[in-house]
Formats: sequence, structure tokens, C-alpha cells
Amino acid sequence: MNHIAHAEIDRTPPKHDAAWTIGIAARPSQDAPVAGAREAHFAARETLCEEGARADHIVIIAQGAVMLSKLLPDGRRQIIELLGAGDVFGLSNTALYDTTAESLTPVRAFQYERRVYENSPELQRTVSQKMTSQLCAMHDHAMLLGRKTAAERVASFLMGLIPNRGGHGCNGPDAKADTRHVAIPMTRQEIADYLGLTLETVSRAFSQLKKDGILQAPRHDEIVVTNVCRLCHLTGTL
Amino acid sequence: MNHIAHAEIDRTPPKHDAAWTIGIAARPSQDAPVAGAREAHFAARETLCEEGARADHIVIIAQGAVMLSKLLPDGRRQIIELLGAGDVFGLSNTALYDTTAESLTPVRAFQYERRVYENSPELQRTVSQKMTSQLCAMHDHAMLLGRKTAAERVASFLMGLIPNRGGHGCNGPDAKADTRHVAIPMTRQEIADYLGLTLETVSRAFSQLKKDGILQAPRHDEIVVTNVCRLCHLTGTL
DNA sequence: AGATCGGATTGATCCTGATCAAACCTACGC
DNA sequence: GCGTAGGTTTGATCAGGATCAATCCGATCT
Repeated sequence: MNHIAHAEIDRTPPKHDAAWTIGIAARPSQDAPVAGAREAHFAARETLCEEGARADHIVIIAQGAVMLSKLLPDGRRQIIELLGAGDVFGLSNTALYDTTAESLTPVRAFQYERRVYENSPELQRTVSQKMTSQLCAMHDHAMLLGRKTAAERVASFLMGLIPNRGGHGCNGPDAKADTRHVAIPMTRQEIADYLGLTLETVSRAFSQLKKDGILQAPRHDEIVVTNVCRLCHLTGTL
Repeated sequence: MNHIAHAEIDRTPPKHDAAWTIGIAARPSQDAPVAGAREAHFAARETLCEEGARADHIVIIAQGAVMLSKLLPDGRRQIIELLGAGDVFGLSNTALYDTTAESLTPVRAFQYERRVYENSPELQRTVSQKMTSQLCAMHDHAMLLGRKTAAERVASFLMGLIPNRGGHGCNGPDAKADTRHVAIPMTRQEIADYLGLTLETVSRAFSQLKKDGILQAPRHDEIVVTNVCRLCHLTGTL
């Protein structure tokens, strides 16, 4: 098996504008690829690289969403990071990938061989900036996993999906309607594995938010947040 | 208050060789400072920078241990990362520090103004490598926080403190005596805040490990692991 | 030595979220 | 249409860790 598999482009037309985005990365990255890039396309739900495999490429996502996960020997899974356009993965200080990467949506990405990366200051500079962001995001996520309640975790997760919010801040300049449509290209199990909960707990939290009139769910992979402010207060982050 | 306070060097002689180290970073970093460095010294338990303050410096630790933490508005704290010699902090994608940094031991460090950092490819290269390691460490910690039991968290924490183990791998080349002395320059509350537990739970886990004959505790800030293999198996990581 | 103070340990009880167990949708295939 | 299969929701019960509450221990000070 090749670690970075080549795949057909999934040409299924997206049903909603926001369908293939995660969080802040609402739009395809503008960044032109640095020299040495190989463009690759993946369908949704492909494994782009596997924990423990030889880490010979780094990948910059141009479009789409990717999740990084790790497994414990007994099968417990933690989804470590959700990545969107502009984000990087495949970096490792060892010879092996430390996480598995799977596409949540169709993905367009640029791959670079590790040697290319190590010899391109320009690429390193780009990657370095992204890593800084991702490190900060991991800091926030550590807070979520270590100290937030189930309800706060789910609220934080949903806030993170609302574009132009960065997950926080209640009254942005675009708070006009106080209503947001969000596509969630993840199963309840995946959300649970991301938030350190069980799928039942996630489901119950969603139900509670519906009952409280904070969101509606026309489909289970799509929600409408009808009260962003209330939701934001539930994150525990203020 | 200046965000990176200057401080007297704490000249208290360390009681044990390993007393001022965290995990892998058992020795002072060999790296010579890059141009533009300002050397700084801190005593134990100083605040080196504060969450929310203007992020005008990045810091590379030459010697000693530092913890990064975040607070929720209601006072819940999560200790995000433990840093040792060679590690970097103060990077942020915003204008503000996203975490508070406090010294756990006396610390010697090199500070760089943000402008210096942004104009030094050499420094960026150094920092970039370190960030890769720290990102991987955060991945492991996310797994710990999201999916491990209390006992596994404490075992993982202790394994991470044993030098030349990197936290994992049971039979390294140096497993001669299968016994390790570890200094823990943290209170139970701090360990709890790092592991996403309460101090009582941490205390109980330590007591259990003592009862099981896996470790001894001559002092509460110092332990002797008498069975590294057993401890390693308890981490859940294999 | 005795008093004091911060941190650690231990015990009893409570509660959040996990686990076990049915239904219940929704999309697909025949 | 009916049947099947994933994934989801909901309910009942359980348990791991949190919380509340005493001690306990070891430093430091007088």
C-alpha cells in the first residue's frame, strides 16, 4: 500500500456551500504551491497516511477537511486534530507518522517529499507559520479535553465549525442574523472520538441543544444554529 | 509588569542530578544561541509570560523546566505542556500569548524579540524543528486526555519523566537495573491539572502504585520507580 | 520543643458520563 | 413495495473519578 494513495476525484456535487469546510478554513487556500509540490486528490473517507508508517511526505491541504487520529492497542481512538485548507500534516520528528490521516470530504492537496521539505527554506517558512497556528489549536483542544464538560465540549466543537468565528467571540461584525448553517461531515462516533466522549453522550448533547432551541437539525450531518450567542456561552470559554 | 521578567538566579544546589529536568530533556541544550539572543535567568515558580499579554518575545529554554497553562474564566486550569531544555514557547499566531508560562525549576533561557525571529531564517529553522517535536508531544497528550484512564494517565506521566525513554518503550538499552530515580518539581495539583484529573485522584493513583510495589516515594517530590516494565504496561500505550 | 502552614493522604458520598440495550430513521438495493 | 444495514436516538443502569471532609505529614519559624 502506498502511504499517500492517489485517488479519483469525487465529483459528487456538494449540496451546500459550506459542506466541505471545517471551521475557519472556509475557503480553499490561496497559497500557490511551492516548488516540488505534487498535487493529489482524494475522495472522502480515504486514508491518506497511517500511524506508524514511514513518514516520507508532508502534505499541505488546498481544499477539503482531514482528520488526524491515533489508536491505543486496545482499540480506543482519539481524533487529534481536524484540519482544513492551508493546514499541514505528515511532519514528524521520528521516521514514522505519529497519526493516521483520513479525508472527511474530497480533498485536494500538495505533497512534498521529506527531502524537498528539508531543503526548501521557503516551504519551511510556510509550514512553520501553519504549525504555530496548529500548536495553538492543540492548546485549546487540550483545555477542552482536560477540563470541559460534555456540554461544553459539544458547544465548543460546534462554535469551531461556524466560519469566521475561530470558535470564540460572540458578537463578530457578521453576527447579523445570529443564525448559521453548518455541515458536519463526521459521524457521531467521530465527533465523540474528537471530543473524548462516547457517541451516546454526543447525541444527548445535540438533543439537549435542540430542546433548548439553540439549534435545529434538518439532517443528521447538517445543523442550523439558531442562537449563536447562547451556544457561545455554553462553551465555557466566554 | 514586564512579561518576561528578569530574575536572580536561584543558587540553591540541586539535590539530585535529575532534579531540574523534565522527561527527555535530561541535559542542558547544547545549541548555541542564534544571533539576537538575550540570555535570561529565572528562579523556580516565576511567571515568564502570561496568557493574553502581548506576545513580543519567543523563548528557547537552555536549562530547566517550564509549564504552559491556560485558564477558563471560572478558574479551571489546564496545564498544556511541560517543556525542558531545547523547547520553545511564546509563539502565537495572534498578537497575544495563548498560554501562561511558569518555571518549575530555575531556568536559563534565550529570548528573541518577535521581529528578530521573523527575520532570522536560521532561528526559524531551529524553532521549526522543535515545534514539530512539540506538536507530536501534544498529539500524545491529546490521546492521554481524551481516552486514558486515571491510572494510565499517571503511569504515562511518570514514564515521560524517566530520561531516555521518551515515555515509551519498555526495554531500552539502558534498562540495566530497571530502577529509576525521578524528581517531580510539581505539586499534586499541578500534576492533576496537567493530566485532566483532581489532586485526590492523582494522590490515590500514586498510593496504588506504591502498594503494588512499582514505586517508592522517599519524598513527595521525588520517586523511585522500582519496576519500569510494570509501570510501562500500565500506560495503556503498550 | 511546640506552633503553624501548605501540601498530601485517605475516607465517604455524589454525579457525570460510560455502558448496555432497545428502538428508530434514512438511504439503498432488490 | 419490502428488507437490510449504517448510523442515530433514547432509556436504564453502572462506575470511575469528582467532590466534600477530615486528618496527616514535613517543612519552617519562634
